[in-house]
Amino acid sequence: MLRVTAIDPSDEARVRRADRETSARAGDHRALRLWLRLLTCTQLLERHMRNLLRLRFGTTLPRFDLMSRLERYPEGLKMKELSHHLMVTGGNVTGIVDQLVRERLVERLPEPGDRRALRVRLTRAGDEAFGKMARAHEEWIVSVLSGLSRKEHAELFRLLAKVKSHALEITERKDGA
Amino acid sequence: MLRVTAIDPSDEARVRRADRETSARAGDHRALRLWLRLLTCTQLLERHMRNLLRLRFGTTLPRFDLMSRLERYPEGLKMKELSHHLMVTGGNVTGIVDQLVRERLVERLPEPGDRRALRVRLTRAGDEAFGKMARAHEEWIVSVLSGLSRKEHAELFRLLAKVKSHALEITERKDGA
DNA sequence: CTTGAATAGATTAAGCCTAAAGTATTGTAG
DNA sequence: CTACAATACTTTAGGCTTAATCTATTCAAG
Repeated sequence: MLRVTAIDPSDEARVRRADRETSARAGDHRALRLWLRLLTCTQLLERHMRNLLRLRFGTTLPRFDLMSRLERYPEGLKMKELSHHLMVTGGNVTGIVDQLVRERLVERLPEPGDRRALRVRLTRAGDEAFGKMARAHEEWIVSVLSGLSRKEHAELFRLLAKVKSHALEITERKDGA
Repeated sequence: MLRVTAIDPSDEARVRRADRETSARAGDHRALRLWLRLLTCTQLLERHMRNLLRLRFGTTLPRFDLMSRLERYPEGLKMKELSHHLMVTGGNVTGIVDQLVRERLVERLPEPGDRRALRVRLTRAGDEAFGKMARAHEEWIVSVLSGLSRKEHAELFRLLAKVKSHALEITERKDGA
């Protein structure tokens, strides 16, 4: 494990369980500590998923997310819709779709009636590949969240919904101004 | 296996408030929905912080995080310790420190007794700049999380602690294997 | 002391992501 | 019809992040 050549004795304990939030000082505001814990949790889980997707399927989380979204729309989605769903910029979607097209997992189709737009959808190969990944992915998620009881799951879900809706209000307010 | 129910009328509403999780199908496992909500919340808050840091201070979240960590250690931290604290790779820390050094906000000092190591710490200018940003940052966080009561804050904090510790167990188990 | 493993950092290649600017198309107002 | 704004997408430049690889130094065993 980690060795610290101990400059200051308290460093040893701090570093042992090192992440962004454990060592927040007592004086820090509780909202700040909550935010740091939220960030740490998400990063931990996200990294776990990224590693598993890379090791087991040789893919990445963004590609998986994009395919996951397309899987729900057999008729495909326009680039614009995709970027909205995934909450990323259009340029980003362009790049990821480019790769998936190269790998023959998705295809770009012309949008009838609007020559500006393109419709993206899974190919048959893409759909099959995604099916395998999705089953494994769900198992991983269930496993990594299995430390909570069903009741705690529900409570956490509820609280995050509140965080989300309040955050949406605030960010939209500022964006609009 | 295209098991997606064809376009149903609720699709329209789904797209209107688009993000990764709102439109999760009823059949999806609750763990999956919880994970997607967690991800959405964090992304929402993180994006908000990134935007504010960029607009108000012309800086980025990673730079802020790094300075935030250094601010707690006036004697500085070794690169290795920094990367552990921030939960990122060493190469990443190298790059961010390079920039902050160029901007005269942090400095690299030789580590007495180990010529491999470097100690990084805030310059006086860095410390002052960070102080201004930190005060604003805390206000933003308090504001964006103000939708929850104090009791809900505590409960969310507790639940996330459980998620975190369970995730640490699992990821460390797999990493060690 | 010498050798070889381990450690601290830096570098590289590749992917993700954004904001801003560019291209082509559509819609609309006169 | 023309001009202009809006829309859909792509491109570009730059920053973040990783895994893998490299260099220099330290440590540990003989």
